[in-house]
Amino acid sequence: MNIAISNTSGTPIYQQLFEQISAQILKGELETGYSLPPIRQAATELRVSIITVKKAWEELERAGLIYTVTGKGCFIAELTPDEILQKRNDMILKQMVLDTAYYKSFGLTVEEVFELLKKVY
Amino acid sequence: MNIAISNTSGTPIYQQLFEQISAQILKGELETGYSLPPIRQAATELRVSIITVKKAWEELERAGLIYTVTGKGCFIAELTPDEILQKRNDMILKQMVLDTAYYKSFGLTVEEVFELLKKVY
DNA sequence: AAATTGTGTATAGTGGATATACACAATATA
DNA sequence: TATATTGTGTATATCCACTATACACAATTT
Repeated sequence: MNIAISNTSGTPIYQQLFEQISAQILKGELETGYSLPPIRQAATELRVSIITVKKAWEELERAGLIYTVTGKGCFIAELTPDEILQKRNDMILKQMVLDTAYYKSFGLTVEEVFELLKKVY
Repeated sequence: MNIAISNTSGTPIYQQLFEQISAQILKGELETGYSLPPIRQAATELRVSIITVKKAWEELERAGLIYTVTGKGCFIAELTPDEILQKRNDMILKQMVLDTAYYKSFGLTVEEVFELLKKVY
């Protein structure tokens, strides 16, 4: 559980949890089959509500990144490297469509976006 | 007033107004010195509250894109082409820092971002 | 003086996010 | 079997951003 919660970012806590754990899973930092902490324990550690943790876990399951077994716990989904790459790109692309809509609305060409991107990446 | 308001996007209305008008100004679609509609008229046309329009106009003024004169109205700021380009890049870069933070958290290299970007742009 | 426009304030409804608490279901373990 | 652990579901409540209506005030124009 290496999570950093920001109370000033405006991003809901449950989404912060979802994004950070997603990234960790898709970067292979959490072993497949390994279990996530119980929601109660996670809630206590992170000092947030159980509902908040539950919401994040639900999103992770909906994304196919974990699976839950009532009475046992939540476990990292067993994914092949190809599946991991696929899911990672899907998540990035989904967000990128929204991001680029903003750039396009200002009339930027893809070349201009590349130029600006180099400065901040 | 060529504005499209979405009630399902999750983006606050005042921000949608701000972004769309910002884009129009920075794309040169609104002549400098030309006046924006009075907030009451805009609110009626767009079927939103005066407060919502006011909020958007305030953000536009804070961004230096318009200036207001009590009793007269709100007018497009008179900017040089260089200033327009500068402000446009500032706005894009500000957003891009947030966008790329997300990409980075998934471990993507700048080359991978370019590859995915080409697909959606 | 009247109309127009921007500013400010008061009041209120709605919904999302968050939190606490409790009951129930499934699993593991002694 | 009994107990503990864990996930699920529900009820209740608080907080805050967003949005809306309404009214009073200030500055400008006509």
